Amino acid sequence: MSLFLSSYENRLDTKGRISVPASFRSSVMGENFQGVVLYRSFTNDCIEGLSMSRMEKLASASDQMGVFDTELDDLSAMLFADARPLQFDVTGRIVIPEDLLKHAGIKDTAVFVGRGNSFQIWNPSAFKEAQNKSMGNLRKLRPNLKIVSGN
Amino acid sequence: MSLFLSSYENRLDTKGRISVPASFRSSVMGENFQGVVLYRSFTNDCIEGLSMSRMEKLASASDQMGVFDTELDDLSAMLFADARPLQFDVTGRIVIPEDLLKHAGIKDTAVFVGRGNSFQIWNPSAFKEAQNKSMGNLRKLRPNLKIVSGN
DNA sequence: AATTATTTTATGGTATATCATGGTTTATTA
DNA sequence: TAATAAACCATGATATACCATAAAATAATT
Repeated sequence: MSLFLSSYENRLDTKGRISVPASFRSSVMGENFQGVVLYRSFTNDCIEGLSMSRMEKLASASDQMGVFDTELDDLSAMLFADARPLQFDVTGRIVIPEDLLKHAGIKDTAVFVGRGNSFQIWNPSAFKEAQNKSMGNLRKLRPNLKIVSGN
Repeated sequence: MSLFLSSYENRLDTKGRISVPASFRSSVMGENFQGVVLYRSFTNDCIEGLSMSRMEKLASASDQMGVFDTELDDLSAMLFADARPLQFDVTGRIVIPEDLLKHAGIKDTAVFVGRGNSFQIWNPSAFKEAQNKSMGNLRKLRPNLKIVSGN
C-alpha cells in the first residue's frame, strides 16, 4: 500500500458525490475493498480517511489489547461505530454522508490532504486556517527548525 | 470475514422483525450459517452480536485456555448458554428474542453498532448516552488524543 | 519548443437495482 | 383449532450502476 501524499481540491456535485484524487485511489489498488473508510475526526473539524486494510489492522489490534486496555476499548468503539466504508463508483467517486460533511463544515468544495498512512478531508478555508495555525506553532516552538536528513 | 462498521438505526415491526443492516449481512457472506449470534452484554445494557464463525473461534480459544483459567471458563460458559443463533429470513431480517430486547431496553427502534469483529444492538437514546460518556472519558484522559499511527 | 493527438481524470445527469419496511398467506405446534 | 412462527409478496425511498461530456494532463509529432 503506497502513501497518501499531497493535497487536492475537488468539488461536490448536487448529490454529494466527489472524486477521490486519482493518486489516493491508486494507493488502495490491489486491495479487495475498492474504497476508503471515513470517520469524523476526534480532534479537528475535519474528516479522517483510511484504507480498509488499515482498518482491519486496527480491528485485530484492539481485539488483542481491548481486554486489558479500557481506554483503547473506548477509542476503538467510537471509531468502529462511526466509520463509514465508502466504495468508489466506476469513475472513482464516493458520496460523503451528511453528518460527516456537517462535522467538517464542507459545502460544495473539499480538500483531500495526504497524511502518509491516512488522509483528511477539509473545508478549504478551514484547512488554510489550521495550516497557518500549526505553522505558527512550529515557528514559535522551534525558531531554528531543521528537517532531519537521513537516508 | 469483513468488519462490522458504522451504525444503523432500524425499526422493529409489529412482529418484532428487524432488518439486519445490509452491510452487516454482507460481512457474513460466504459463511455456512447465514445469520448472526446474539447474547446479552455482560457489561452494558445492550445486545452483543457475532458471526457464527467468530463464535467458533471463541469456542476453540476457551477450549485451550479454559482448563487453567476458571474465570474465563465461567465467562465462556455463560456466553454459550446465553447465545442465540438467529438466521436471516429472505429479506435479511431476524426476530430478536424477548429477553434480549428487555435487557437492552429496546421497544420499537434499535441501533446496530459496528465494533470491528463484532457488533452491538442498542436502544437509540441509551446508545447516545453511552457514546457521550466514553467520549467524555477519552477527552478527560487524553486531551491531546491522536489516533494510533503505525505500520 | 510548439502543436497536435491520446489518455486520464473530474464532473454532470439518468436509469436501474437494492434496501428497509409493511402486509398476506401458508406451515407448525401446542 | 387457536395461536404462533415461518415463508412469500409488494412498494416507496434511496443509493449505486450506467452513460455522456468537459477539463486536464501526458505523450507523440513536427
